[in-house]
Amino acid sequence: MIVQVSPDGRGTRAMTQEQHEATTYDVEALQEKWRPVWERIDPFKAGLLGGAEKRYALTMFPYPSGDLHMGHAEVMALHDVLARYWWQKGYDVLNPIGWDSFGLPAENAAIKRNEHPAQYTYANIETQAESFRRYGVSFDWSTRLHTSDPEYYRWTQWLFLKFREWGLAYRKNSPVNWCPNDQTVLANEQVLADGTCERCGAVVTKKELTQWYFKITDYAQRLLDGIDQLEGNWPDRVVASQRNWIGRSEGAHVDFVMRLASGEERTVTVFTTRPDTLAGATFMVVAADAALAAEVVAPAQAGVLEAYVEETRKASDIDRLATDRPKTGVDLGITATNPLTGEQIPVWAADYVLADYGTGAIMAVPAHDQRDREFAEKFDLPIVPVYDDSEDAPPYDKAAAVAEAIAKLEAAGTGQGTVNYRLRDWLLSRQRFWGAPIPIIHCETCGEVPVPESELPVRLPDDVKGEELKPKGSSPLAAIESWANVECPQCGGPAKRDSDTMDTFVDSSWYFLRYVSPHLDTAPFDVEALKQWGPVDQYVGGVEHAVLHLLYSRFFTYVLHDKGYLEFEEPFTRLMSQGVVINQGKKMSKSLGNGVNLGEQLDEFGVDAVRLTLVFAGPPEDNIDWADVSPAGSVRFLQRALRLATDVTSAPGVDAAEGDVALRRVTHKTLHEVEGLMESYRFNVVVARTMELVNATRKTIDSGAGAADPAVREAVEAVAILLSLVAPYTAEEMWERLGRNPQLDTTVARAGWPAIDEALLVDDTVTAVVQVKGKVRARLEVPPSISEGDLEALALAAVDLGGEVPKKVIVRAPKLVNIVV
RNA sequence: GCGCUCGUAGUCCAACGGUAGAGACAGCGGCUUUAGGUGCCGUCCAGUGUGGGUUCGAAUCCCACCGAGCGCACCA
Repeated sequence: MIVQVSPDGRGTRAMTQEQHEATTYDVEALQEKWRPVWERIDPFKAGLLGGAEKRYALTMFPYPSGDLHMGHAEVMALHDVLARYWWQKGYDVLNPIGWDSFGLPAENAAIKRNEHPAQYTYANIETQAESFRRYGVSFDWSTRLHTSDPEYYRWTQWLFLKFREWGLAYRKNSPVNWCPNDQTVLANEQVLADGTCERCGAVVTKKELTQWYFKITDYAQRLLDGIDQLEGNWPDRVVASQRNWIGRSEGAHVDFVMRLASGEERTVTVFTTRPDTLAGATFMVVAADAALAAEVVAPAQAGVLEAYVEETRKASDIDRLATDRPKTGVDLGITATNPLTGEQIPVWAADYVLADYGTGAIMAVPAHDQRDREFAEKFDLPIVPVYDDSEDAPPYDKAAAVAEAIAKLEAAGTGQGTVNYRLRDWLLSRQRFWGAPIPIIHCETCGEVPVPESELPVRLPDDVKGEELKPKGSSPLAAIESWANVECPQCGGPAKRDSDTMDTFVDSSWYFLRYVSPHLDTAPFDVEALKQWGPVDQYVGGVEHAVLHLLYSRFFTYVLHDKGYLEFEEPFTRLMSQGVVINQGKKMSKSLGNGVNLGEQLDEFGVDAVRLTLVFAGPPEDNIDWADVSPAGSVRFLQRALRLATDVTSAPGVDAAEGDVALRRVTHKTLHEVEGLMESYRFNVVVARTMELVNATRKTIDSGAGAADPAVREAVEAVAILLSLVAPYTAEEMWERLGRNPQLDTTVARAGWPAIDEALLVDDTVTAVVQVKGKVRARLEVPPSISEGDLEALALAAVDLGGEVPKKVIVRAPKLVNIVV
């Protein structure tokens, strides 16, 4: 059933009932009608409005796993509201799209189906691209990139080599997180708080391996300081997460001299945030699994330590999660000197001290630290208070005491003030196939040799499939001899390629820079173009990347800034983290059987209604419970809006100034208010205001000035433009029915934001509220320009104070008077 | 334990420190309709989690508590 426009263009009022019913719109037909038109006129190319102020709108690029789902639909709907608004406001908008197309699922699928990961990947990309086009997102398709294209990962490799050149990428042997299921190492950021793999949920273990790292710790302070300028522009919880993750803590390094069983002395530095309590340090604790413990242990205790380490290693993954676990540890059989008191204190090893935080050793102050106290009580170690911290004691000025203690340590040469971070370097090697190969060649003679720039990219072999991709504890690439064996670029001797690939977060740490010049083949990005387009003005994406992707991208941007490639330090000026779509109070999942299929929703209600529902459901950052919203209600609203366009009988270009003033006021006020709402992301309220305008227009047509009134045309055109942000198909159809797009060669999406007439934003009269002691007693209709004195006089005359004398009168002309008696 | 966010009609949500209700869902009643799961009109429902404080005036600002969600966590 196709929407009918009455042949004489006079609208539905003249129609019979049957004809009226026929105006029920067929969403499928609308979509099929307009999509080809948009594809033909390509209205969203960046640079179309060269010279206008730029806006860079970015949405986190998708991973190509199957088709789009409700989550994608939500982000894209929210993101597109803003991008389309910017177009309407006359900005030159860059709204790019690409795919984060390296990653494990494609590799696992390839093993299962006996094919190459590229097959699965690129097939899914095509499916998703088609869905995005149907969904009507205002992307500039000419920007399209895929991180798994050699043209892209060539530059990922190039950047890796640059980072190495700059001393920001290095290789070290260290215990790393190992996912036994995915058969690869993981970054700290990819291990969840419960010790499981962020991807697959398997319990992560530790493994000693030589791996590549990015030296993100060099940027810990910069990344922390930069957060200040994001505050207010990024969601609080993301800001808080990043601060937590970087985990700055101030304190001091204090040197303790250990006396080993051999009589040898060894200086061990500890980190403490409480150097003021040094006098109460009655023992030391070394992380049991740190090399230091084994090095200093007295021979008599070595066996006990070894057994303890073995035991804790077994239990660690499950038990470390329990914070109320009883303290365990072993005496190392040696002592150290407390540098302040000169006392000999025992040295223990325990698993409550972490090998990779601080220096892996602590001074224990049981009187003022809960954990140390538990340990001391269990093993009967002395507890010596440094100050009285009981309730009725005089307050203890901790900050001053700490500062004083640091000064003393520095004077004595036994320590100094320092800052410690929780952040660790970023482990980027992965023992998997479907990623950017690390462009390093290992030569027996020359060692690590970078692949010469002219030989980039180091391509993945494209003739392997299925079983050959199976992880074997080392990268599948290592087993492909024709690929792995090469000549050393330096000495020409036999050498092997580094067979690991890069964490896919490396790919996504710079893609937003590539978008300004996606086809450039002489550099990763066009420095000049980025001066024009960068940084991203608005980034929209899931809060699951609060730390990972957003921290890594910030790191890359800081580095590239420092090296002169970028003018800006922070990549994403504003960030919006949308909520998730849930159903019946729970996360959608197969096991719960509460999944909502996006395709089915689109088939049933249409693209516009689904988009409208998602935008209208609530504030963007709130979760949307699909059981609480009504796509059917959205369909009804869109029908009402569309019918308005059919009803309009005046000709395009008619002078609105001749029209009904009451409706004109609603129109102009709505447009004005929407501008403010857009600025603060209140997209749900934008929809509500549009609904009000539709309702007001309906009333004017049916029981007011009538369909021929020029103000009605003005209002309906405004509705079409407002709806073009959320419901592009319906808006476009309205525009055509309004006679504004007769050749089907333009789009309402680029019609431009209507000029707002300031004079129409003020009413003839406003309602002034008269309060007595804050309670409403009367309402007055007054001109908006009324003076405070006049309003006060009117107010005093309007209420009966029962003989009481006004003590004070607060006047806020023209809206309010409060009389205090 | 530390930190962040949020508690408003049956539900989802609005309300520059100034009339608690904009919009919607569900319900109810009418009109339209052969009928209705369409359309139109009307209507019920909260005093803002609790207790203090600031203010002429608090849903809004401050403090405490209760509840929910999230981040970090034997991090020294």
